Amino acid sequence: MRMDRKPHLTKKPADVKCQRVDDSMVPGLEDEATEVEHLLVEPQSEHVSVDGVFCFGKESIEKHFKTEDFSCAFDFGWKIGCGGLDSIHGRGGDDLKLEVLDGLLDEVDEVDDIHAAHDLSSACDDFLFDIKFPEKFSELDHVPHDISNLHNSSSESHSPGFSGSISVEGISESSFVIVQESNYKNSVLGEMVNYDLHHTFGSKCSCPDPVMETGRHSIEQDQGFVDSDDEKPLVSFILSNKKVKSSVEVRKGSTHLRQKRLRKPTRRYIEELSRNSIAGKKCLKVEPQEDFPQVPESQPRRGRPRKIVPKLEFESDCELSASESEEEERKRTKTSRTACDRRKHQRMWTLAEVIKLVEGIAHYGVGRWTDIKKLLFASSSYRTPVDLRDKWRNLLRSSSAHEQNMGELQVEANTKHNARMLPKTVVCRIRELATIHPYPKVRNLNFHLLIPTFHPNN
DNA sequence: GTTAGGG
DNA sequence: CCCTAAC
Repeated sequence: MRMDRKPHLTKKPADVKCQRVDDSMVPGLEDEATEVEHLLVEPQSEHVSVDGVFCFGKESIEKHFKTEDFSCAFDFGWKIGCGGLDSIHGRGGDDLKLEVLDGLLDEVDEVDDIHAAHDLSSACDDFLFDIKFPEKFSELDHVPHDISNLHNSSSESHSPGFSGSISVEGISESSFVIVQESNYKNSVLGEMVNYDLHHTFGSKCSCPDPVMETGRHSIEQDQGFVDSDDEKPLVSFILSNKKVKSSVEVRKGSTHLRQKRLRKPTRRYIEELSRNSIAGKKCLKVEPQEDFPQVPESQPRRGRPRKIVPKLEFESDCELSASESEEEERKRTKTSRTACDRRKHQRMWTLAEVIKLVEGIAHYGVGRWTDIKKLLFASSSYRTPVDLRDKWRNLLRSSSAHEQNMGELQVEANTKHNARMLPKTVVCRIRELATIHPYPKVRNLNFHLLIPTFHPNN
């Protein structure tokens, strides 16, 4: 394998970029993978070309680090380097390789489109931007807690060194092999890099998350969350980018969770939608990025009721355009959201995001949401610290439910309640972190502290 | 400005 | 996801 690929290496690294665009995608990918493999095999001689290919600036101090990070990225992203390494060490990587290549060929079409559609330089920039936080991550990378709960389905088949990056953090439910801490960290880094590669390349590589890929036999088929986790966010991403009005239709069918918010596109909604399509051009300033702005405001909210709801006159006032009326209502309710409405549309949490969140909590503990956001979710502007906290809250809830249900052997009911299951390992880690960093209940404590002041003795 | 808690 | 109160 290695020798076969050697001749390809004569191609200059600087050509890789061009090949990705000019050539058909399959050879381009092969060459790319070859480069990666080469990097893996002879890292000391390839540092320069890594920088050249990916436009890394000279400001990088730890090139060695970068090379490793890249190996992570490519191992996860395209997996071919993985096969190469495995074959080098002569330990059953062939099966994996074949699977990977099959998957790769399946992905070629989509990847090709993406590459063609993207300006490569900008993609590079994005890549650079995204690649930074894993470095930072590794700088403060001491994971204070026991991470040995993470299991590796195939750790024995990998060599040390790069193997950490290759051995995707285990999802296998069958074999529980303890992963060394360093390996795990590498895997997380690589995974995050890969996650951002998804973003950089349009998040449509259709290559599933690395975790899922390794655990494909166990997770994808058994629990079937891949579709709901990875595809739906993509759909919403694409739709929101295109500002397709009809996104409602797509979103409606996406998950059960969303149905709560999006159900009942009532007649009034349809009316307002049509009105908005006319008036929206006048009032572009208001909510330029709203896909379907009217629903949440004009319909009874799911959450806490607004303080003032004088809706009758509003409803009868058909002269107002939708956006105008919305603004009117805002004035009335005096909630006065900022000019650019902060309300976002739901964006499904991908498994990679969840893992990033979990890792962030492992580093910072619970409560430092802004730190976690700045460090790990810097590139995803749609995740606010509050979102992270909410997600963690939900994760705690679902993981505890998972625990209980497992005790009662009610897996079926479990999947029913938690429509979007998490891999067992992630759930384990969440529970582990939950014990280490208990979710704060400060106010209750204060409340209890206040009670004793009411001593009957005094 | 950030976080906790409730919806 | 959104809102509000508390810090």
